[in-house]
Amino acid sequence: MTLAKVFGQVLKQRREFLNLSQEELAFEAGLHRTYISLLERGVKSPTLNVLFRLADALDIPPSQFIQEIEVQLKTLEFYEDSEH
Amino acid sequence: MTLAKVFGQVLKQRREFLNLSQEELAFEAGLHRTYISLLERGVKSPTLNVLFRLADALDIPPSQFIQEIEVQLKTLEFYEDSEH
DNA sequence: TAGTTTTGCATACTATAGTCTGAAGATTTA
DNA sequence: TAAATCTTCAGACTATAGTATGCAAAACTA
Repeated sequence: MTLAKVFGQVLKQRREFLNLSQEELAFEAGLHRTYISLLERGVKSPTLNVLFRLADALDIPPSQFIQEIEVQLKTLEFYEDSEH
Repeated sequence: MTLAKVFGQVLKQRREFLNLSQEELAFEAGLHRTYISLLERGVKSPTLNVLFRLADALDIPPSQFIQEIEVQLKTLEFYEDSEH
């Protein structure tokens, strides 16, 4: 599991929680529709600027966004190389 | 003051606190010497991957790194468009 | 103040982030 | 089940992240 994929999961989860479409989020953050899709699937990885713009659009502090990624990475770390 | 510049300030401050040269930090993070210089001067902006690698090399959680940037941005926001 | 280490900077280059269009697939809702 | 909305995907493109080399300037140190 790559960092980009974990980022994508957290992004998608937060977007859906707010009932936003990828296009609406893209508009709010000043990004392109298809790029949100690429991010959520972990195909591409964001820059610092994009991180801050997305966090702003998702109404969450960038640091909290990152922290959720850390938590997710830690739990994955715990299970990696195991059967579960 | 751009986001990249604030990032650069926080990066440099933390690096100097640990008494690391740019070259030593670059080695630890698996990045190039001159790129650290570019980051610290705010010429370039890091990706998510680089943020995590730098935070790891600087022995600080990525989320805390980001939080310091937020704090710095908030204080700048307070003084922006004023004389001080 | 000479020597050593560190940083800034110019230039050229490679890799990847981010845009844009359009169309096909999938999901929701009427 | 038809239509409307949403997402995926492909391909071509532009912008910028990140590497690499070398040298000059600046900052430490003896």
